[in-house]
Amino acid sequence: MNHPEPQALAALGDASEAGASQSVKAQLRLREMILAGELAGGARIAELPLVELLGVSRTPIRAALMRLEQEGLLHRLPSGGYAVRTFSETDVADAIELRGTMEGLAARLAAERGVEAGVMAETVQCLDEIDAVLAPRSLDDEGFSAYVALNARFHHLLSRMVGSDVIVRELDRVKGLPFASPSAFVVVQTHSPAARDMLVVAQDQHRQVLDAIDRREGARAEAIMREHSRITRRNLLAALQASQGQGLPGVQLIRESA
Amino acid sequence: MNHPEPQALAALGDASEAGASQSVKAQLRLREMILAGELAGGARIAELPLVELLGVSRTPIRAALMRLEQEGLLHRLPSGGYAVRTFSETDVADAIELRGTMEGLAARLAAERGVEAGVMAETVQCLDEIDAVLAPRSLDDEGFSAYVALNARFHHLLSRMVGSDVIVRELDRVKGLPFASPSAFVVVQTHSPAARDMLVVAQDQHRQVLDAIDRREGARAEAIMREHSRITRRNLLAALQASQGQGLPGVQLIRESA
DNA sequence: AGCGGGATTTCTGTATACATAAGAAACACA
DNA sequence: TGTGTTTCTTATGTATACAGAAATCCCGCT
Repeated sequence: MNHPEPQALAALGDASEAGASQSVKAQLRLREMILAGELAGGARIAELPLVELLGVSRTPIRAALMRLEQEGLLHRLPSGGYAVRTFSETDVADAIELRGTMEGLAARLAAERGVEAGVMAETVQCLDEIDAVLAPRSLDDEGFSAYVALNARFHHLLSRMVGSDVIVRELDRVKGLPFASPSAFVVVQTHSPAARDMLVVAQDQHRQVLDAIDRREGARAEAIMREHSRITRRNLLAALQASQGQGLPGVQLIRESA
Repeated sequence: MNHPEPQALAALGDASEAGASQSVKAQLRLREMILAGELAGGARIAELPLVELLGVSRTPIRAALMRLEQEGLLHRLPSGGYAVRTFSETDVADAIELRGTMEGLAARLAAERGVEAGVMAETVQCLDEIDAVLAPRSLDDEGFSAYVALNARFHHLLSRMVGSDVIVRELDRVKGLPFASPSAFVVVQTHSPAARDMLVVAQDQHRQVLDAIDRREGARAEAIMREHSRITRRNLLAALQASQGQGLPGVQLIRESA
């Protein structure tokens, strides 16, 4: 950077990955702020305030805003500039349905074409680790965190099974849509006895889809992944109706209107 | 712009939409150049040469490159900068399959939820216009162009039937992937007697999917759209095997390796 | 008091300057 | 002659300056 100032990066929470570029830092911090509700849904985002807030110049901020627009968290205003995007419940449900459909496609293609041995081995190990996490009768926060990480890993491996960069790329993109991630709303009902049971059901679907892929049963694999995504949908409805997800990142982006 | 110079925009072909911003102009022109093969597949894209080539400064060029990366035509190099992306035949086939799957989802959701009357009326009119285009026994270039435009309109209307911005947005994105567009490869076999027949088949599928949506037959609507996308796949294979598509925009981005 | 118009302020889009890091080329050495 | 090293060029990332365009605000008018 031009100025030798160590800089007002103290404003950055923990998102300040040391080696990252200013653009990436700004992107991470902005996403964090949006999901945390520090920037109200629908509100216009001006660049200048972000300059002093993030301690970087307009150029990397501009880049970060463009990326966040592509990511779906912002939308361009007709007059220029960006605003925080809001989502109807239908939008969220559709995003989840879309993710399920695409994962169904991935599972079917993997079944039809066969899976490279290395990826398959990784996946089996991933599922074994999930089993280990679910072994105790009840889960603490740490257990849920571990599940979330392993679950994300499984879903990523599933897209990799197809061996197509296009599939991985587009699926990753849809999973980046707010709430459409496979692990979205997993933590909603933590500490409830039903919470672990839901994960057990999900894990069984993981096992079954892998079995279907292994047996080259494409239609079955596809159907399982579609149904699997509906767990996320159920969790979503539970989170919204009970207003339990107050602390959940991004809930305030869901607007009431249909 | 800062400089009052009317500028070296003469270099721009016809892509110079008068009112467009410099960023958009650069984006259009760059996409054109990539698809026309003026920038070799895999080649690194430097910004400075583009400054004098496009007659705009680095800032809008940078914005255009970022957008084209999100669009899927470029990929970031680990060391920074961009390179023209190349696609395997599998990538292209997968992109088409993905598009068909997503359009199948859109058709199913439209059938399940019902379609707003205005959109439905527009769609019917669109199909009527396609019928009119296909009426003559053989089609000239103008007829094919008209079909391509109307076909794109139909597919856009199909995504709008769901009434979900998320679906429209993501589907538009996938259709932006090279070769995945519904009209990709339509023109391959122009002037061949079989060319019109293929469009007739496609138009019949258009009619049938609309009928299925109207009757609330979701599964049927979905199946038709999936099969419909396979026409594009067939055209792709024909274009590649016969090397007929020499003039087609973007073919040189398809690399030989699996 | 409500509304329209003009001035002012602020914002975005664009151009450009600078610094660091990557890449290339030239050179020395084995 | 091939390879390792050093220097130099060039490209990218970032900061900043400037101009046109919104948006806002204030004032005058009805």
